[in-house]
This record gives sequence, C-alpha cells and structure tokens, in this order.
Amino acid sequence: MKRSHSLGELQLAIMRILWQQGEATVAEVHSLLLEERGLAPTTVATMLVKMEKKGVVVHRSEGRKFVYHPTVSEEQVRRSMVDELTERVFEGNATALVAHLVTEQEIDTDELERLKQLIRQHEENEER
Amino acid sequence: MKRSHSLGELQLAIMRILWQQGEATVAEVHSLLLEERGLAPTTVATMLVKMEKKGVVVHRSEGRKFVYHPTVSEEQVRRSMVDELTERVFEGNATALVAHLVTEQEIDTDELERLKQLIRQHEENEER
DNA sequence: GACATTAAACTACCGCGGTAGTACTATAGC
DNA sequence: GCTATAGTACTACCGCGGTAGTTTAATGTC
Repeated sequence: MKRSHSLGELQLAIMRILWQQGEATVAEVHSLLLEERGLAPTTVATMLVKMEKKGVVVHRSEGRKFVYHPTVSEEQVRRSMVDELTERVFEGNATALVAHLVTEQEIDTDELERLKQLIRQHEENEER
Repeated sequence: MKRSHSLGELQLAIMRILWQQGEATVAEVHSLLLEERGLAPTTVATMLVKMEKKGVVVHRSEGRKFVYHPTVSEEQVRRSMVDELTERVFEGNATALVAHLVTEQEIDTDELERLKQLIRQHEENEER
C-alpha cells in the first residue's frame, strides 16, 4: 500500500545504520552519525519520531530507551526514489535515464564492461 | 560555479515550457500549465520569482509584462538531479544505479536491446 | 534520600517547494 | 477622463526535512 518512501539525506543516513544494524537505539544511531556529522542527540531523536510517523521505522521500548528498526527495505526505498526521479526528470522513461548515465560522463569506460556483463546475465535470467 | 540545480515538480514543468518555447510570459506559462494542472496565475508568477532568485531563469520587461527565459539547460538540470540521487541513494556509484535499473524491473527486455546498441555506440565514440 | 545523569517529550525555528489571496498600478476602452 | 482589466508586488500559509533548546521523568550514585 504505502508507496513513495522518499527520504531526505539525514533520513537515509539513519536508515543505512538501521539496515546494517538491524535495529538501534537513538544513542547508538547518534554516536555512529557523530563521526561524520556533528549532530545533537535530540536531532536524531526528533528525526526518528518523524520517520516513525511516516511509516519507515517502528520502535519498541527496552527499559527506558527506544529501540528502532526499519519497516522498509533499502531496495524499496531505492525503488521509489529512483522511480520518482525517473518520473520527474525523464517523464517516466527509465531507459532515458540509463542513456543519460551512459552518455553524460557519469560512467567511465571500464565500468561499461561490467555493465554489459550485467545486462547479459539479466537477459539469461529472463530466458526461462 | 552554480551547482545543484535541483528543481521541484512545478518548477520542472515550468522549465519544460521555457525550454521548448525558448521564452514565455507568465500568462503563457500559466495557460499552458492550466490544461493538466489547475493553478492560479499568481502561483506561476510567484514560482517564477523564486526561480529567478534561485538563478535558473531571468526575465526582461516587455511593455508591462515579464518575459522569462531559462539560464540553465535541461541537460544541466538532469545532470545535477541525477548526480544528487546517485550521491544520496547509491553513495555516488552511478553504475550501481544502472544496475538497479536493469535488474529491478525498471527496464523491459526490448529496451535492453536499444540500450546495448547505445553502449556500443558510446564505446565507438570513446575510441578516438 | 538528595543529586546528577540520561532519555524522551514538547516546542520552536529555518529554508524551500507549492499555493494563492490581496493590494497596487499601468493600460485599454469607452 | 474614468473605469475595467491585466499584470506584477507583497504577504501569508502549509508541509516537510533538518536542527536543536528546554522541560520532564526515570534511573543510577554517593
């Protein structure tokens, strides 16, 4: 039911921790984020509340602290965010997006090799 | 100098008109947008002011009406928006984004053919 | 038991996309 | 010349991501 799990920068950083960890308390998320981002603990807490309201995480109480865990997968989030961009910028034409990536310097030549490999594999998987 | 021309939905719709038209008055943009979107003329005008402040359009006065035209190309906008998504969601790995598109049902099989063609052409262009 | 610490709750604020009403002003029409 | 109209200016408001201070409640410590 719940489509369009479009997340902001901080939200994604938090989700990445939750996806790796499986679950985490506010303090854990905060300390892991502190290394790159100088954030107040309350910022993380507030964000998690907003994210729960949004439906991408849930929490349970453990003692007096909250343990959060994700309710959507990284793949789901990628899907909806890529879909949104495809819709917005390429009028829904995913191939146009790939064409853009291939032609506009976004992908260097040696990565094209791996890409061709990938397409070949994907085609083989489709064939049954 | 000006990086990150990330635009919203309405802003993109307006830009598309300006890119096609070359330039347009507020009334022109409004009437073209009216067919799909029921917007007040002031909404379009306000948005254009915001977009000019942002640096993606400029206007000149013609009589008592403003004629707007874009200062960034569609390709520039696509670039920065795709880059932003790649950064946010795939940690800067553009190939991972393509892999996502190829494997996650976003691209059907007959489009893969055109894609392979495209890659081949691109490789030939690189070879000199 | 008093006090310090910790965790969450509540509240506030900024910027920005989006939306639009109201106010002002120059022009067109009669 | 006066009024209706068209067009911009100004202001406001909502939602949301992001950021954090302040308040309150529970727990640990001496």
